Amino acid sequence: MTQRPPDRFFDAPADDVAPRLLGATLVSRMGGRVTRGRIVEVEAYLGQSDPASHAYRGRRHRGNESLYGPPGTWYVYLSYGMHWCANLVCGPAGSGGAVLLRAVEPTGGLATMAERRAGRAREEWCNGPGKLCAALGITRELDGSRVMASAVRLDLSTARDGPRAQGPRVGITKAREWPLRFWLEGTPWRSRA
DNA sequence: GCGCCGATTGGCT
DNA sequence: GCCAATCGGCGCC
Repeated sequence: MTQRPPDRFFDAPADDVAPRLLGATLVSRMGGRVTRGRIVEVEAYLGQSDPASHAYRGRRHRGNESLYGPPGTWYVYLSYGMHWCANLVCGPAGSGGAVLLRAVEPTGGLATMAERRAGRAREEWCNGPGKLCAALGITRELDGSRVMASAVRLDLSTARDGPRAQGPRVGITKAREWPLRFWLEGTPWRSRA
């Protein structure tokens, strides 16, 4: 059974929501198959005021319409023309803030994930934003839907107050040094970068 | 209209 | 460690 986040959970700014998502479980029904992953690494993007955010250049950048949807909306975009990346829109509404999912620990539907990530070691299934979307079957079809009414839901009952760490974001050129990347301390499942 | 670059990944030097 | 793959937005001609 999936435990809903409190109604206003995503109304807070992305840098406040991001650490609270650590440990929560994603339950995906994409492609008609159930897969699960526990969130171990995320990054906050602050919206219009953040030079690295897709909201920084305004509303029509990179097909980012859903970034301006209500908090709790999925924003899924195509990176480098081949990999999907999944974000959850945060508050305040209309700010363009969001949390990027960077790595999850595979916890369910392992046979399906193994198929989708054929030939790769289990540690490589979900340890990157594009990789976890591939393993969970996430594509643009999810973009714009509300998280708790969508094919990929969130179970906060596994979130914990365990040791968390925080550091610079990766893979970007602007505002790279802002300490908006969060992960579960000691997890072997986080991304390489 | 054209060329460049990105919140990435995987294969090869 | 380096680099190609691949595509849409943006800047500039």
